[in-house]
Amino acid sequence: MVFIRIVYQKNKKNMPELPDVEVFEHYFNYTALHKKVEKVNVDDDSILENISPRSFQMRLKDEKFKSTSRYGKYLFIELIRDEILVIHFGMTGYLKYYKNEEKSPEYEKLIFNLNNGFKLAYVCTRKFGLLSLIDNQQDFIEKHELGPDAYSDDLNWNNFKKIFEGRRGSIKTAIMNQKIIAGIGNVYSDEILFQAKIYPFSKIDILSEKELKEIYKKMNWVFKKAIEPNVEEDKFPKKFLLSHRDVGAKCPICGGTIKSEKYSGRTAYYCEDHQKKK
DNA sequence: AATATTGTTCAGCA
DNA sequence: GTGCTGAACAATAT
Repeated sequence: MVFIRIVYQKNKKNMPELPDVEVFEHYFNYTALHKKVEKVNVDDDSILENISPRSFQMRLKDEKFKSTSRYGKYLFIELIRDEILVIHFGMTGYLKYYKNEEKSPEYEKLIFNLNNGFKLAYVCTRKFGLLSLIDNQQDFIEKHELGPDAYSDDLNWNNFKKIFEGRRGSIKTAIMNQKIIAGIGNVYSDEILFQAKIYPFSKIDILSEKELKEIYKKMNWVFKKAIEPNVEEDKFPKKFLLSHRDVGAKCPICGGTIKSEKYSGRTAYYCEDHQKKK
């Protein structure tokens, strides 16, 4: 058996959005999946949602990780005794699997001690992430009113188009809204619109069907190209905006200049030359 | 030392 | 009710 190791490279500009969570899922599957939990250390209880550290530890003890799935920016891990572990990575969260004798990572908040001499740590410098135990994944998605997952076979072009019918806001705000479509954050919304050559604050109702379709196509392309190299930035396509997300940087598509604009506390980066205001 | 950073949630407004 | 905007929140790096 070949042991495939997926190393998640934590890089500054890469916040945990859909592609990152997808890679966390792969990482989890190659490391902790099917292992038994001997003990859980909760080193910071503020990342637990709706459950006490004590109860979390008791319910996880002697559990086994059965299967995983991702929806939007959430990772779901099914346990053998019917409960589901939910993980959200906030803006700085990630997973680290390492041998017992190795040093725990800095800002580690919670550790699963496994029965094979390894540990799986949930690391989160800023405490925006969360872990919880739930009974039903569908109920969780409905409770959080999440829109369709952005990178799923169910979201075909027709469904995508319907999501935006009758909406008035700007396109960037809409695709970042988890209730409209789940999985896209600030960085990847910029990336998708950059590739689709659309000005981020274009109002949805002025976009043509052709432009919307371009957004749909580029969205899938961007996710594919980010996930394939395990979101390692230096293996991204050369024309990705992600490594050039700085004011005054040179646009990797047209050679134009990268600008930024603040909107509702978020900073959008775009190329003023090939993402023209309409 | 002040500022920028993020996803989610929620109050307030049209 | 509905959809949208903007602010608050936490904690850190720079």
